[in-house]
Amino acid sequence: MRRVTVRDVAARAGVSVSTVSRYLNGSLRVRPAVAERIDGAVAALGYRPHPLARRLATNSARTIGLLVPGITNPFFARLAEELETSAYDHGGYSVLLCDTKSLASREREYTELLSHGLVDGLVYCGMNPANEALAEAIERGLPVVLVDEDVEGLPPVPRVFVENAEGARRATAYLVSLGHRRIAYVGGPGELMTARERLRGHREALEAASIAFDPALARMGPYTDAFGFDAMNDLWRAGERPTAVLAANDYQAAGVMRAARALGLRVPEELSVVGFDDMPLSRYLTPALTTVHQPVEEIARQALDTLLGSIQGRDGAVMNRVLAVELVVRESAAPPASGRVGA
Amino acid sequence: MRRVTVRDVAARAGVSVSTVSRYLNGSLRVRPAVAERIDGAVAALGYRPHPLARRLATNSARTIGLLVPGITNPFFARLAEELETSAYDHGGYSVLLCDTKSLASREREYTELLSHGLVDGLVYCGMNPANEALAEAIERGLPVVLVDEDVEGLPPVPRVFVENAEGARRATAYLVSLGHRRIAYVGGPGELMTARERLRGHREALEAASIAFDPALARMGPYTDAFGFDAMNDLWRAGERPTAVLAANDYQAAGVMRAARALGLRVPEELSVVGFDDMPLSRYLTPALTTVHQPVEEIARQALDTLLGSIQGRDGAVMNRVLAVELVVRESAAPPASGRVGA
DNA sequence: GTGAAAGCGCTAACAA
DNA sequence: TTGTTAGCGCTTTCAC
Repeated sequence: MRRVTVRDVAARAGVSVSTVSRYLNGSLRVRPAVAERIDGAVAALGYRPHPLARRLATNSARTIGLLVPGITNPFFARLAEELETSAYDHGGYSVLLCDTKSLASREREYTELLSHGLVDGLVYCGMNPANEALAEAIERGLPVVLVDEDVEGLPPVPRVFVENAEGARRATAYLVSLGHRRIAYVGGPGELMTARERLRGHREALEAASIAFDPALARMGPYTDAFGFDAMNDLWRAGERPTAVLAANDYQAAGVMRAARALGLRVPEELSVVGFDDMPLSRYLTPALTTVHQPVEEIARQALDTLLGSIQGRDGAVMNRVLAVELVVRESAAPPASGRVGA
Repeated sequence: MRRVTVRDVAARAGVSVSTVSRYLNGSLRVRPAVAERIDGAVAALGYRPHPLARRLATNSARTIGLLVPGITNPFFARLAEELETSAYDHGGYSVLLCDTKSLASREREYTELLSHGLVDGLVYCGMNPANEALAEAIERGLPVVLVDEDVEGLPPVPRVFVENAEGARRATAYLVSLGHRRIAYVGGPGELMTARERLRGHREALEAASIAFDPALARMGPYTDAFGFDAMNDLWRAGERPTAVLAANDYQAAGVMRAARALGLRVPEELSVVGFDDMPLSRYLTPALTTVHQPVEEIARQALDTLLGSIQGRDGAVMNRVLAVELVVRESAAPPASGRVGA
């Protein structure tokens, strides 16, 4: 069963292929009789334009790439969902999913693959500080927007981040306002900008409260439940007894809570815990996790707008968008058990 | 900056385009001198084949579509991750993500879009019992494999399901073995095969234990936390006091637990709760949820194998694979408070 | 082994 | 308006 092409439609409608093409693309008003004949032929033959052929001819893939460290991370899943919806609504763009498993090698390979016509643009959420292929791709003209995490050594490229430092600042300030002074910090890996920024915010908030930052109360590592668990146990074993801990990620916070429970600590009565990201998970924890909310929809919208802007050659994209975060107070933080702490 | 094409490479290497093409695709051994010249030209020019052009010429998109009701559902996120990995490893296939938001309209539109050459095959996870466009697409020859949920009125097409009934059977039998006899059931919407099958398994297990199925103890609705919450409250308000509830989905189970807590019921001491799916969530609930595990990796692997099989024209795909599930016992179920129940 | 040329199915520049 | 025709960049017969 051969494929039905414009040619067949044209033949049946008794017009030329270009007329069919233009009529179907709406770039032409034909007279009613012709229109009717074309419509008839299309229906009779069951004609459908071949997307690949169209894309090759127009030099537009009508697809954007979404590169993420892991689609099972709810943050990226939400981002994917929102992006996909927006893309679909903005002229029927499709989304090619690239899951790198946080591997630098995959990030490179995918960037390579995408950068030669497969997609019209790329929303890039890296988990590694560098990507040579990305720099090249951007130089060659691939529209790219960086989301969430920074990449070094790139030509100027629009970025959409959130107020990482401010989020940690607020979370810490909140803990301070509750009366905590021994606040432990479980943070992300130092190579990541988000991790560094959140740490910075934490330290600034401590400073503002005239509390000295104590390195012995801080642990840095991967954004995982397991690391949070280990970090908390480690803290305790080392004789560091914070009354509160701020985790730079909800998975880590969940791990901290799990460890606290294992250590016989009641949350929030004996230990306050605050997270970061506001994953769905945080609502299901007991007690429900107080955490810093990321405006995922907004991130997705801004990223897509910016990307579509540069794809369509619209210039003057805002280069750095920094979106506001919000502290969501739930149940995992309370005043320290020992009552107020002396100055 | 014009794009570098095979032509440019051929010219620079002093050979014809067909030689370059064949050499690059490995379908030809050229003599060393020529090979070297071509390699040199490719490197010097920074040539990269245009994927779309190649796809048009070979009539193969090297992409598979993944249609899911929602990528934020961890089950589908996991499926996407596994599928993407397998596809990437199996000859560098990419995956086009289609999130339908459980909308029948989106399912149709996406099917339409994909079925005309955009992808070589489709992994279809529908949430609606019918899809005309899908039937047509299959008829026209699009390789499709149905996963998780069935669709009616389709030509013969391979399916990968799990033992839904058996899972519910085991969960119920487990509850019975603990001593429960008043077991409520919170199930999925009746249009879905998974929902019907799970209910069937539940009923069969009750029957096997000589317990009459009591419709007053059952509630059917969407696979959401909110519905679980409402169903549990409703059950209680109606004066139905089960000692255990089996939910057909972990979200629902989470909602049931939330409602139980709100009603002042301790889980599992006063109410046992068992879920279905084994989402990551279930591990974070307090108490950790006993639930039926779905073998996601296995599902993804089977689906991809089957799909790639039909894409490559390999015939004789197994039409119906039914994968085994497993009851994961955690902490949310225990013997009923009232001790043993008379026969 | 290598080259010329004809597509893949569509769009768009140019002519009529 | 409509038709003719030359691409988009690649693969692949078919001859040499």
